[in-house]
Amino acid sequence: MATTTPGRPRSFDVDAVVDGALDLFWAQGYRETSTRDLERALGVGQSSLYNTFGSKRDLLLRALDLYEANVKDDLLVHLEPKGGLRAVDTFLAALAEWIIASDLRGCLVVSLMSAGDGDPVIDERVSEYRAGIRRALLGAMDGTAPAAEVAARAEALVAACFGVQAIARSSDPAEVRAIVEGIRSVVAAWG
Amino acid sequence: MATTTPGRPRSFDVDAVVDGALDLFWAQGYRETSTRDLERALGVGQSSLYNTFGSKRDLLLRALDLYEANVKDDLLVHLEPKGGLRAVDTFLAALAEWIIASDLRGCLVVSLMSAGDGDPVIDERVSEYRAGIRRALLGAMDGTAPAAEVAARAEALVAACFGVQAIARSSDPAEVRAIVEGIRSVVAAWG
DNA sequence: CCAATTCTGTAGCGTGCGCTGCAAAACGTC
DNA sequence: GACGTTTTGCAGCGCACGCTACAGAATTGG
Repeated sequence: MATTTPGRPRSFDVDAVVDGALDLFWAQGYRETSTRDLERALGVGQSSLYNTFGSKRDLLLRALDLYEANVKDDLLVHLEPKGGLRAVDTFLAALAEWIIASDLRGCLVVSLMSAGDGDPVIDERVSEYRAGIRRALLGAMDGTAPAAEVAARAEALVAACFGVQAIARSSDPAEVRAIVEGIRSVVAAWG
Repeated sequence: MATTTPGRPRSFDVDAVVDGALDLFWAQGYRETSTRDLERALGVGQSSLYNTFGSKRDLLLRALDLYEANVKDDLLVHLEPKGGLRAVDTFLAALAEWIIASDLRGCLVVSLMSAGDGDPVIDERVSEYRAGIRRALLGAMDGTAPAAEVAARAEALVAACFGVQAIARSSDPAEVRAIVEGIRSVVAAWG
C-alpha cells in the first residue's frame, strides 16, 4: 500500500469540511443552503466540493453520519440498557442543554422529515434515527414497569423528545428548559 | 354600497383557491411549492393569483388562517375549559384520526418552523399557534392537580403533540396510532 | 526534467424560481 | 355602442440554483 498518492494534494481537511457543512445544513436547512453558501462558509471551491463528495446530497449524507454519531455520543450514551428512570432523567437533562448549546437549531433529522421528501434514502435514515432513539429509551426503561406500560411510555417519550426539538427553532432557552422540565417531572412520577 | 363592481368578474372562487393552496403547501411544503405548481393544481393563472393575493407569501398567510381555523374547529374544540383529563383524552383521539385523515402530512405550522426562517411575521404566527395550543391544554386541565403539576404536564403534552405531528410525515397510520395511544395512556395515569 | 495524476479556480451551462408588462377579454354604466 | 374598470393568458424578466468543462497548478515516480 502506498503511503502517498500521486497528484496535487487536497488543500483542505475533509472532516473539517463535513463538520462545517453540518453546521450550515443544521442552521439554515438543507434546501436553503446553496453550494455557493458552502463555498463561502467553508472556503472551498465548488469544484473541490464536487470532486470530493460527488454532490450536495452526498455531502448531506456525510454530515448526517456525523450528526448521528454526535447524538449517540452526547445524548444516547446516557441511555444505557437497564439504566432505569434515572438514566432517562439524565438523558433529558442533557437533551435540554444540548438543544440550547446548539443555538436552538432543533434537530437536523426533524428538518429533513419535510425537506428530504421524495428521497427514499433520506427517508430511511430519518425513520431509522427515530427507531434508534425509541430502542435506546425502551432499553433503558426495561423492567421499570409492566412491558406494555413501558412501551406506551417510551412511545410518548419519543414524541415529546422530537416535539421539543421541533419547537426549539421558534423558541428560547427558558422555554426549552421549561418544556424539558415538564417532561422530566412527568417521568419522575413514573418512579 | 354597490351590489356589483365594474370590470371583468373573477373566474374562480377565492376561498376554493385558498383551500387548494393550503392543500399544496401542506402536502409538499411552502418552499417546495412553486407558483407554477399552484397554477397547475388550482387551474388559475399566475397573473390571477398575483392580482388577487399579491404574492406567494400572502397566499401562504391566507392558507395559514384557514389552517388555524380548521385546527380550532376540529381539534381544539374538544379542549373546553375545565374539561378535565376526559377532554384531553378526546382531543388526543381526535388528533390521531385527524393526522391520519390528512394523509400523514404532519403539521403545516411545524413545517414552517424551519421553512419560514427569517420571516418575522411567520415566526410570530408559529409561536402564537403553539401558545394557543398550550393555553387550550392548560384551560382544560385546570384544577385536575396542583397548578405547578398541571403546568408541567401541559408543557410535556404540547411537546408530545408537536412531536407526533413531526414524526407523522415519515411514519404510517399504525405507528401514529401507537404513539398517540402511548400518550393517552400516560395521560390516563394522571387521573 | 518529464510524464502521469490529482486537485483548484473560473467561467458558464441549463433550468426553474418569484414576479411583472401588456394586450385582449369580460363585465357594469351611460 | 362607447367608455372605464378589472381580470386573464402569454411571454418573458432577472436571478439563483445544482452542477460541470476546462485549463492550469501542484504533487509523485522515473
